[in-house]
Amino acid sequence: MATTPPRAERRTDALSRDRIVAAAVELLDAGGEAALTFRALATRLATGSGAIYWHVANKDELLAATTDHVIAGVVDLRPAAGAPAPDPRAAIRAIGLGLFDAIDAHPWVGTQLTREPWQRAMVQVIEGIGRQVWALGVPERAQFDVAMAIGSYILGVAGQNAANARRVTSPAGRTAYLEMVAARWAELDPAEYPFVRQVAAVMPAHDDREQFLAGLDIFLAGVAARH
Amino acid sequence: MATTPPRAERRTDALSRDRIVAAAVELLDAGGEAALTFRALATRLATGSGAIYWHVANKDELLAATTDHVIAGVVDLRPAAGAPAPDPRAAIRAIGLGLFDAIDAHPWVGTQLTREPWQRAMVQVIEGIGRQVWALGVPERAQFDVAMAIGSYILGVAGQNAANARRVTSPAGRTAYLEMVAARWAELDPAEYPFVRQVAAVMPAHDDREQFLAGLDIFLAGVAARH
DNA sequence: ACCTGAACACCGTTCAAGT
DNA sequence: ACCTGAACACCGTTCAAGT
Repeated sequence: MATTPPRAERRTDALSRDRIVAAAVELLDAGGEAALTFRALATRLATGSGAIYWHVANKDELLAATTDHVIAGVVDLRPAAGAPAPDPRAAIRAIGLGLFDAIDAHPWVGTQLTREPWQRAMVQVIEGIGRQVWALGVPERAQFDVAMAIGSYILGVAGQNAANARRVTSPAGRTAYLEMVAARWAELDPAEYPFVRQVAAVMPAHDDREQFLAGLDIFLAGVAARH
Repeated sequence: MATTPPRAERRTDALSRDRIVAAAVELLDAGGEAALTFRALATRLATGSGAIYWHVANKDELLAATTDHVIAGVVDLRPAAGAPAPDPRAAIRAIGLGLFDAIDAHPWVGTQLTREPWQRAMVQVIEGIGRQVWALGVPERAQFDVAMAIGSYILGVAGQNAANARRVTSPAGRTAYLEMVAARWAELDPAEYPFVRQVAAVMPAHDDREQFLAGLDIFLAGVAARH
């Protein structure tokens, strides 16, 4: 006698970890960290809030999963097979810019990246950079330090830029905000803040992306000088 | 014999912003971000939760104030009057190590630093570093970029290290945790994670502080090479 | 002015009960 | 197995009422 097969068919709109993560990313993009609640998520997925816990352990895991989802779409660990990158420095700049732009588009990622240690997203960043550090000819015992340093720099800028991106959305709003900050800097005590006061004049005009790249280039120059 | 006060639980001091911030730092140090609630704070200060709002606008402002309080104790903006630092590189290392140690001791600071853009704490870091960048002889138009880059690196390491420090408290626990992470790395797909797999062997033995300094030195070498 | 603490409008998470 | 949604134990914040 034939055994009755288990009910393999599912509702086309069945809940899944992937659908939950995708919906969570949409909520985070639309309204920031505060907009991601299990109730809002359940409403958007037309289910009960408890159902989400069948696919995801808790909110921390959900946030880690959304972060990994965004980063995985940026750091491509499967480059053109065999052929090594022609220019490791250009490859590192590309990874950095990809992460910068991704975190600018999804500011909540900037904070999430430093919540869980050795998170999957962080490992992907280190892998992507580490290969290029390898290609740069850095001696083996220094490779870990160099890759971590570049990764930390990128995540540091990302976190700071995310704070800015959360605060202002339009380019006009950005200019107005930076001018307000610069005006505040210009009023600081000259004895205590000589450098910041001087920098206040050029700060509103600076381009975050250019500044990020400038710092990355300094770093790469240091790697070239020391190894 | 003196009579005891009628209400023993009543606090003797008046509430103040400073006392609130100090108590908040204690709660954060003892139990992390989750331990800081207005109810817990009110209990510790022997007052009602609403009283805190007379001195502090909301929780975001309170968190910014606690972060500023810790950072202000680390970055000294009033060095020996007149005499410039004999070695700007050593001064930058000292600032970096001071921040590294402070954030290791108060891990919650690591995340808070990237929540508010151009926060007072961030401005203090930029000022402390910027003066030394000045002393290094970096041309004026590059000074802002260089100071921001070093600051971003320091805050990036801080955030990552804070995540680690939150996770493990004892040195033994740290070793066990790193070995667990390294074992997970060693099991990654060799085609997708060749670098991380190779690095897994040396990762558990690395010293976070040394690695931080190594990265900072690469950065300083880059500044020397380019300016 | 400064403080009190109950009340309000939320949370994340659990779990008996359903399919 | 997967889902529902009420219930629980919390939150941050407000505000009429007190000193």
